[in-house]
Amino acid sequence: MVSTTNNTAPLAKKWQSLAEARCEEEGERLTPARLEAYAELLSVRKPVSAYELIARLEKRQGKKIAPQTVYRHLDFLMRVGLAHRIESTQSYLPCEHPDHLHDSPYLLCSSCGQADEVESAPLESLLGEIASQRGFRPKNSVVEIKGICGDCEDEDAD
Amino acid sequence: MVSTTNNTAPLAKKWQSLAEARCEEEGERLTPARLEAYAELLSVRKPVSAYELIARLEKRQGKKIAPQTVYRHLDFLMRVGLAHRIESTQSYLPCEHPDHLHDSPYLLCSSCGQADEVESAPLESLLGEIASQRGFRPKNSVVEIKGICGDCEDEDAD
DNA sequence: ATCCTTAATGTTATAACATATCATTTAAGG
DNA sequence: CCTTAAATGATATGTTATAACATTAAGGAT
Repeated sequence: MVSTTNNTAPLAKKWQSLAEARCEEEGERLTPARLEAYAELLSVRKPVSAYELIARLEKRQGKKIAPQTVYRHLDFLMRVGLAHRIESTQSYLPCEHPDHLHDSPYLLCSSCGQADEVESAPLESLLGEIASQRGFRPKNSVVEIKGICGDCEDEDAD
Repeated sequence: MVSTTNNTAPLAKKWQSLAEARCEEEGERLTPARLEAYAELLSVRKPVSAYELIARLEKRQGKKIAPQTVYRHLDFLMRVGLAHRIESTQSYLPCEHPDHLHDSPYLLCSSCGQADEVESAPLESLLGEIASQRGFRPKNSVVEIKGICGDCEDEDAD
């Protein structure tokens, strides 16, 4: 018989190694609970709210999880660069390029909910420039472009 | 005797005219309650949470105000372009350039809390470019650069 | 002026998001 | 093994935001 509780979302070796590497780099510990939260986050295709993540973990693990627990795990994941938060929707998702700490711009589709993480050196430098022109020392930035993704645009064009 | 309740924050003619112009433009009505919310928002020097705004209005007007009320007024102000929301702190502030509808980048000082609204054509076009390169049709965007403003930097440099 | 319709407001309740605090357990290093 | 710091458990509460429905006010048509 296959147990349906106390399961962890399947986590490709690739991501597990990346997680270990990030923790090594940042001097943080990758505990089982943290790994489970990460695996669950990876198993979702869109940004999820903290409470959605709680519900998913509870369902998979068959036990109650306090909000604190998940918020702590999310804080950890963001701290080591394995997850990001979408500010305009208060939701969370795995980082798509977790090789180093960074903020990144997102394209957020209001039709399908997809979040597309973008890398743009010109944008990074322009943001830095805007700040320094105004005597402002930037620490980090939030860039969220909301609109309609190509796939949804195509679907509507019938 | 000067009444201390049922007062409205003093609102310069300039802003009142601007508010009227924006409502005209957008086909919306500028009611007394909406104007009071706007005046109160203008009287604060930093972004305020909805509940802070409620507290201020209650104090000034000497009566209870339901959250709905203020949220509706804030929605109205943002709809006509008289206010913006800071996503990363869930707070609200008057638009500094309310001549037309627009989103704008902010420089947010984590030391003093000041929010500096920035206009940058290069940024607008770069954001549009990033989106269209990826087949994404942008509708609006959030840009929030967090860091330390010049004034706070100077103070620390002693 | 009166009626009609829609927008705005009032009111109550509740949902959704997030953190404080303190007790307990776990794991890494001496 | 023992100490100590990090992580987790558990409970409570704070903060932000919306749902739903009743009532009032404003603007247009006749």
